[in-house]
Amino acid sequence: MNGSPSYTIGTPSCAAPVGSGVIPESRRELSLLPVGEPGPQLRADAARNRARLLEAASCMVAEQGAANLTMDAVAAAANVGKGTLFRRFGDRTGLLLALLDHRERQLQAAFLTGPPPLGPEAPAGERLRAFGPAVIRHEHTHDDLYLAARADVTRNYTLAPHRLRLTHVTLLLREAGAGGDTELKAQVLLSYLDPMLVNHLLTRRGMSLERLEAGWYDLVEGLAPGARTA
Amino acid sequence: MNGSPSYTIGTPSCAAPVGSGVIPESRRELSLLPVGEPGPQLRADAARNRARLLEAASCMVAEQGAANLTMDAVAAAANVGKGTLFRRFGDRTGLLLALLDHRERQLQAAFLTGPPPLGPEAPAGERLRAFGPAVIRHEHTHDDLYLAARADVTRNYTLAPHRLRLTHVTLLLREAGAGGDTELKAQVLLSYLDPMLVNHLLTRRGMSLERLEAGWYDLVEGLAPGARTA
DNA sequence: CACCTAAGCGGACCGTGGTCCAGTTCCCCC
DNA sequence: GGGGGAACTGGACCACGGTCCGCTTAGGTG
Repeated sequence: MNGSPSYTIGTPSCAAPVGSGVIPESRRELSLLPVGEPGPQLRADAARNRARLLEAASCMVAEQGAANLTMDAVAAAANVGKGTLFRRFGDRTGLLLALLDHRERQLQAAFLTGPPPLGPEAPAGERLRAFGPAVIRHEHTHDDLYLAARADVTRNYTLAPHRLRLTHVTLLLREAGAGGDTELKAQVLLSYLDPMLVNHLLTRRGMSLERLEAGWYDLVEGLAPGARTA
Repeated sequence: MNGSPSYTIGTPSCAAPVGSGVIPESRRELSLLPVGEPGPQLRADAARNRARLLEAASCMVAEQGAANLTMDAVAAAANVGKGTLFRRFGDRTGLLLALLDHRERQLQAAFLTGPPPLGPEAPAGERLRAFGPAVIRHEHTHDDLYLAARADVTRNYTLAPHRLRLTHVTLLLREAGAGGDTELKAQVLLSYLDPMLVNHLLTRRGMSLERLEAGWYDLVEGLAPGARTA
């Protein structure tokens, strides 16, 4: 409560929960790769600063919630100039997305290469059914970050993770024998998994996870009848 | 290009396309009424200023797009203090929503009391089918405003228009004989009509209105089989 | 090892959304 | 008609996101 204007988080104690894999800046989101692959590797100092920024940001999110994260504070806590922060991540949303990235990768690994019923060894219908609950629970555990990143609404549908989910679901639908406009059906299914919607239904409306999951199974059955047995 | 800092829109020529019906400020969005009813009427000068602000804002949106609307400019153009503007509408999103309000009312009138197949004289299945295209086209014609207002993601689901649509669709679903979790099904249907999604599919993905409408019919058929004939 | 250049860096600066509070205006009640 | 108090007004003020541009440094080249 003294006169000093900005709060300092001097070398916070929490460990950096973010891999040091090099993720590129702003516009690389358009990549088609699973999430956003390294690209041209950064100069040594740039990489170091990037890691520091991510660590600081991650720590501050854990402490005060994603909504209260300010760019100034992150830059200050990482002992790095604001310009550097913006150069690396483009904007606030970019930073949040970078924080989300490694968690996103875990989910992607689960449904691309993991064990059944999510992974490729299960029949398409089963995988489709399992996909919804997996995403719902994933988003539920990271919801403040998803919500904060979602603030930039215009970016949602062009993001790599979304596009990956879209093709994944579209393929599963076809494989499961769903007819009609499978791409649009996939969009519907993904809309049901929108972090905002999930959060609203769980938190604001007080619905249970089980109810949401049952809703997903209903939806799958409606859009791809008999998929379970395909 | 001279030194004067802020652009002045001195008494713009376009007519005010917004009814002078008194709409309350920020928090009244929680109302359950069709949109957001008058409530306690404003003091004479407040009402006058409100109208001036709406007229100025509406005009500026028409001229330079909703995305470029700044609160300072609106207040200046209406010859009103910034504090007044914020007191009346709460925040930028509130102002945008107020602009959207009367257009929203038109749509609501169409599906609550209008002629078939949207209005109450048609069978539920028909109304449900007709609802989607009506909303899609409505949103498409006002999309920049919807997109700008949508920037505040956290508010979407608690807004009166959304809640009205939700109960409307839920009732139609039940009436049409859809079983299961009708409320959740209604949420799915409404998700499909999200302005962001509609805009993305139409603009970015280049889908046609017809395709989106066909997708809606598919969806209705999947969630309420045989509704058409109910 | 010295140089050169492109990449990286940082913090002053700006515009905008949003807050605050002292002064003013309206309207109800006497 | 006049007095009292609540509601409204307005613009100075603040915080935050984002930009800009001159300086620094990494790291390749002869």
